[in-house]
Amino acid sequence: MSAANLSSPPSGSSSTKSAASAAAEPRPSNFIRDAMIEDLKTKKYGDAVIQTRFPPEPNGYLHIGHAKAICLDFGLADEFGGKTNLRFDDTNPEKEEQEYVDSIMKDVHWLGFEWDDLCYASDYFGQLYEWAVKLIKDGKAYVDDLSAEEIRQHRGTLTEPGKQSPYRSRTPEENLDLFERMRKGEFPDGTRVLRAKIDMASPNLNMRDPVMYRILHADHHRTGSKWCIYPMYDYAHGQSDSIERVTHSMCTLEFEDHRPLYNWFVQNLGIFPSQQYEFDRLSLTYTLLSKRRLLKLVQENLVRGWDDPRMPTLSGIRRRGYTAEAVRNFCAAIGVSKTNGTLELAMLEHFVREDLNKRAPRVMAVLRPLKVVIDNYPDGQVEELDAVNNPEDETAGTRKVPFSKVLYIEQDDFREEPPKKYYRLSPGVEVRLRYAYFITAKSVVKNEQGEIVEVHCTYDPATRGGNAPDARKVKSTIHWVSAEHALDAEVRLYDKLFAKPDPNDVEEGQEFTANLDPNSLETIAHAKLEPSLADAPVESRYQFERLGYFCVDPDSKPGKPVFNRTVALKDAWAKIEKRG
RNA sequence: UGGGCCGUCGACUAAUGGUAGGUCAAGUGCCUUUGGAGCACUUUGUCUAGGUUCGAAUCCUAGCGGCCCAGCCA
Repeated sequence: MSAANLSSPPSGSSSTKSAASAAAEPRPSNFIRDAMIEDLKTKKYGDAVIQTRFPPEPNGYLHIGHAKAICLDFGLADEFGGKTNLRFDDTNPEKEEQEYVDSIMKDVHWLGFEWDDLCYASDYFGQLYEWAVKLIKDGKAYVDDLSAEEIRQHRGTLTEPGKQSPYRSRTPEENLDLFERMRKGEFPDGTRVLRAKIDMASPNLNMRDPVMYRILHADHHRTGSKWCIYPMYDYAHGQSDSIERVTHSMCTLEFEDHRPLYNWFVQNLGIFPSQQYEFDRLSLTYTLLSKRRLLKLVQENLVRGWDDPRMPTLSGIRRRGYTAEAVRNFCAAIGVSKTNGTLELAMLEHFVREDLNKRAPRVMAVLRPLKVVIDNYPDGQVEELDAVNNPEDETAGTRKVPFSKVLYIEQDDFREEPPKKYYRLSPGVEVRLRYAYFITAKSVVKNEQGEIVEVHCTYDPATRGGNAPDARKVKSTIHWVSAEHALDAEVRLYDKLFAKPDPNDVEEGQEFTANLDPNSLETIAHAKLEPSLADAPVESRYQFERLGYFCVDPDSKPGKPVFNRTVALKDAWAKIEKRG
């Protein structure tokens, strides 16, 4: 492969490894791709292919921020014919669980990626231990008896250098003995650590003799009780990369300060020189992407679980109805850089609409029913009218929709006193019922509270199907459902989980939970759906015409489907109305 | 205030010393049996000040602003 070819990647990938690669489009340049092109050109790693890895810690569910990392790790490697491992960074047994491992694998697959090797940092515990022994023998690591608190005090501050531990000058023999006994479980948690001997005066705090191993008498989800000492991230991550011969190790910006340490271990161990590259973490308005905070929402039952459709987790947005392709397109479009910024949620929603617009069958559903009686329509008559399934996709075909004398329309679609620019049904106004007839509102029936409970209309039999033989026009088309044939359904309308663009923007003393939007979920118990939806399978997606995209929730029961609103359609009228 | 990183339309991101472009958002119009979709058009940007250069978003200097780092978390 020549450098010239590399500089303009093909628009489609020849690899069939990932579903995601099939839809690949020309991507804008970014600094990591540039580095790969350069490294291939200069044969930095000889003839080795690009090797990346996606390294989640199994201590929570993956979210949309991880999707960006996944698309980068897998996408970039795939683009250059390279490989990507899924590696669980499981060095902290106290926080990690098999449930998270399972969910992560499921989510990566759902996104459309297939890893080459499935790896665990815990698979390397033995090798890591041997390397620690080597560093001790080389006089580059020592066992420290200081307490956590004392270590902290010795570390110094941002502006003052640290002080050396009194245990820093132990001999390799003594360190070897102590480290061995740490491993054997002779010491309680927290009594000793193994530290790298680097520089207590470094302006980079990560280089001030960082802890490599701590004692933790805890069962590990994979290694059980085999170990009671566990490596720290900094001592495990780079070496794991090295073992897997990762060429380009991508991580987020906050690890920039760790790179010198990453390189220190590589150099002093003399192992495969993986190179770390840091990119900007994804931030989205009205969204929290912190595992700690998402965990809190779950644990305190502020949401229904990790897969609550309001959660930014991949399981949440999947349940909400987002498609993997939409998420991938989004990730490709937002690019990657070293700038810390916040993307507008609207950007994500755009890609969801764009994808669903192409694939979601159209269907009619009335969320807030208002009864309409067609006075001049024959009692008891039912017509089966033709409706097209997807105007964006001719192959989607047509279906029959029953029409009768009594219908439901949306309450929003009738106004007794229409405001300016309101084109929908109102007294004396003629509109089109989609795929049916032109109707004209004649009168209303109100209850004791003065609310409109029924609208009486007449229809023009000559407009069957929705066209007038005299070519007269109507200003609007509204959707409807035949009352007698309607399917009763629960519909869950989701909105942003948080009321503020920055959920962390709180008053003194308040927590981010104060910004939770109490209206983020509105449940409609009895929406009226066209009968074709009776057997819609879980996770199937539809466009409810003029309303938005909806998908079938797993809570659905036979005869009583539950639909989630994925995202509303863009609403020009709402905009006009809001402006006044 | 020590160190690291970063400043381009409202948001995100290109331009790799040579025309500041794309996407989202916003607005206008066209079209429409979804006030959807689509199409067309429009508005708005190189943090500041110096310097180098025929030419600077890009290189240099100095400011200013933002983010990250003092876990035996990752």
